[in-house]
Amino acid sequence: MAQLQRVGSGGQRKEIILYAALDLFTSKGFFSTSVHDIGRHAEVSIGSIYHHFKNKEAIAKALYDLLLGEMGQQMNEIKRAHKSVHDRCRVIISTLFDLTESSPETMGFILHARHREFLPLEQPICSSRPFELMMKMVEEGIENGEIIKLDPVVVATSIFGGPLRMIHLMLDGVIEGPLSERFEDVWQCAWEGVSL
Amino acid sequence: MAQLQRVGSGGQRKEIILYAALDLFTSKGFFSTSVHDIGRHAEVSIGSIYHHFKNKEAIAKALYDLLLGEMGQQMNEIKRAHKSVHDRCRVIISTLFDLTESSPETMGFILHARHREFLPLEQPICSSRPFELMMKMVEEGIENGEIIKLDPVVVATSIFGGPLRMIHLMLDGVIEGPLSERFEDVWQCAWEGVSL
DNA sequence: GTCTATACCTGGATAGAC
DNA sequence: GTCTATCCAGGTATAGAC
Repeated sequence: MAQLQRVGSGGQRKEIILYAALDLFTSKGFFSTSVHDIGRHAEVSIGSIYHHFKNKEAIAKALYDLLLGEMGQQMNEIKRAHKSVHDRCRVIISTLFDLTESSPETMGFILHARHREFLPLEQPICSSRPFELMMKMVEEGIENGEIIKLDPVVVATSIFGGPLRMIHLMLDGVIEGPLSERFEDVWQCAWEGVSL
Repeated sequence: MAQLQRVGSGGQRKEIILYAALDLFTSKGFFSTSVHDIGRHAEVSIGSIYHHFKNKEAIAKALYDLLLGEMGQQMNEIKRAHKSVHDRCRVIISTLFDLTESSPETMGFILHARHREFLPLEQPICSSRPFELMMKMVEEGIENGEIIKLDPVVVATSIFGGPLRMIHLMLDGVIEGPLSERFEDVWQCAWEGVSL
């Protein structure tokens, strides 16, 4: 994040604005963040912001696309690197845990930004590429007999629901200690429920 | 909801306002709902609203307390009616599924109202009575050997995480059909992961 | 591309009659 | 307790100089 602010060309003002917005959106919330706030935090004038983005909503949208795109890429890599559905899901969850700890703002924004409230036109996150990828994996696992033969939606929620809830608790400050400590147990419970 | 609007004494203006707010908050979101909107929707003047509530936030807070209180009561009843942790958790989830279908606004408000954004002073939902009750149950189950011996937080998220995610998908319109159809499978997966 | 200054308006909240 | 009328702050977005 910080390393994006290298001076020089001044070409990446857009990124600076974006990451300032991310900070504020996740700490104060979208509606309690004014464009003036973003300008101050990014040390950029309002005029500049409106030069790069049509309006406040467009900032959120750009952020959303950026973050979800990155996540999608990561999941593709995971898919390439691992063959069994077991390993893929396991690594995905582990990666999500890591992301939550290394960049809670990112995770928070993606997860409970309440997209539908300030991105009304946006499909819910579940129609996004990462979500589709997860579903695809689960379906594969059902076909090849690795996973219990049930409605894929049920299976997917069973595998990822527990870990995601854990992440929520973490972001809300309900849990202390590092997530990674609990990873093995969480994964155990999640997988036990759907494996054959 | 509608039946609360019986005329006569005019004593329950407060409830009328509350449920009008609930409708709007869940459909348009807290920040996109103006107090004027609430007044129109409840067919009540602004002055009247401000007579009953200190400010807009107080409306949300009152709603939150009301709804969570009701839910807490329901869970207490479940606890009285069922003895094994297995049955208690099962019935709780089933009840949550029913509530989601009979009153999605209520469920939506409680679940992803993003309390922290418009109720900044409010503890996250996880510090609420219903959540505490769930944790208590899980702990009991661990003690009496009904449930796998792990960190109670891990167990709780494993049991309720999947079902809750399912409810989210439902509220976001990702799933069609009734939740109740999927209940048995969802429950199966959730319990399988933590039972001994 | 970036800045400052400003127009404009929505919406939260109050005053005061009834 | 309920209403109407009004005030006023804050915030989005634009204009126009540099």
